[in-house]
Amino acid sequence: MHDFTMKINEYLPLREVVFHTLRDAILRGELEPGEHLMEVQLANKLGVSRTPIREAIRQLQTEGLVIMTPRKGAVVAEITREDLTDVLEVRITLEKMAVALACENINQEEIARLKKCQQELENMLGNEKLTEIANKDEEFHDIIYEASGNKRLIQILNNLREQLYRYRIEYIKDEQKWVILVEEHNALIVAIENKDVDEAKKVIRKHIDNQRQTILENLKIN
Amino acid sequence: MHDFTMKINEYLPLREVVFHTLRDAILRGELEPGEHLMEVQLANKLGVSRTPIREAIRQLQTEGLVIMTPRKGAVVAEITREDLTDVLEVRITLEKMAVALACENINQEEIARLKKCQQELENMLGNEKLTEIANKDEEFHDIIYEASGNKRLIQILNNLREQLYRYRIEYIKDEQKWVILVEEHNALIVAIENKDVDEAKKVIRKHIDNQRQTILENLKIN
DNA sequence: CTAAATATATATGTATACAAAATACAAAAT
DNA sequence: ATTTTGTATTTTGTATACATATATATTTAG
Repeated sequence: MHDFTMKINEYLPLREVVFHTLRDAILRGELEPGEHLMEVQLANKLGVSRTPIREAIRQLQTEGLVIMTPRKGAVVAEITREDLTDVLEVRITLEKMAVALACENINQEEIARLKKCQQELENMLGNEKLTEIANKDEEFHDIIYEASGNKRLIQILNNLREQLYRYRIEYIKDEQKWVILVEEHNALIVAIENKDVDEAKKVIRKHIDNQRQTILENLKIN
Repeated sequence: MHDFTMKINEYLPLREVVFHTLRDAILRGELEPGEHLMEVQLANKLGVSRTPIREAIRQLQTEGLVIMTPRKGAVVAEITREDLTDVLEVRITLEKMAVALACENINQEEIARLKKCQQELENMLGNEKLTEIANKDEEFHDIIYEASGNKRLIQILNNLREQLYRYRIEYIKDEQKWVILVEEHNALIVAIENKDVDEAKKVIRKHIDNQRQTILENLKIN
């Protein structure tokens, strides 16, 4: 029998399409920090009306990617060193919370997924494009988020990651750091499997700290 | 000479006005969880067009107060016991982070504000309306947030508080708990002034835990 | 030549119109 | 009686028009 549920829900509101288009453009740097987002111009460029553009821009605002001023419009958010430090500081705190909860709540199926993901990540190093590796690394952390069981925590962590999206490649670029990354992930798996909360927190703190250092080093902003 | 800067920036976009109106209506319970928000109906009721209504509803969505489904519309979010537990859990983590940072970064002026605020709070107990007391209590915590110096942390904590707004009166109602509240606040001031991070974390955890217990007790939801 | 003033253009804010999908409901079929 | 199907109505999605504020260019006063 055929699967009729397959093509269901293929619909995406234009505002969503526009949102993702603009978001990607910002993260790729095609729309530069400080650049003015003009509704009519974008509408013409994307072949839609102003309405979905406006709604997409508002969504971008809540993600922190653009700054809106009433009657002046929206500009691509400048990310300052201070902003990034703040975000990363909060992220460390919440990642520690996530692994602590994961130690308590993770099940066998999730542990298996974690190991499988880690194995795939190791196999990709040197063979795949950096973005693919970065995606796999994010997947690894996603599994831990999910295992925490706290939906609000997951939501906030996903949003924080969004802010760092522009820099996620940077810390994968350096091949010398791959071995450290792999080691830290493995240490994390062991700690979580043993329900060793303190160890897990220690490892994740180190892990994110490394990323922080790399991101801040590669930052060409004030 | 007259103050011409006074009436400057009096302008609020309609979407902001509508947003606050709808938000209050939800928090007051006039718009009940599960209730469908219909654009034309709200537009007629508030005497504006659909455009600002739509934009306000989207803002409410990002605050977690409504749930939107494409082509179906928006409903007031049901707050489940699980949601609340999740929010409060995250809040404890972030409040601990806030007091820890406050211990490091707070200055004399802020400590003075904290003490003044606490004094005002004590004077209000029994004399003022509960909402006024709740406001003053929020002000107390706001000073600590600010003293942390982490803007992202402040933003997230403010957003989490938003979610709990409906219940903030509950834990002020019980007069027997006032003495505990005052004690905890004072203990917090001492700990922060002494830069005693561990003690401050301990106190704030207890403080929020008490609120959590009261909120969950008073909860009439699943 | 500079700076204030004014006119012009451009952008956002808001309202409205039209299209398409979802829902409600009644009639028909089983 | 229950399900199905067709139709009317409601509702959201998107486009567009108009009003008003802001930015830009131009003119004019000093």
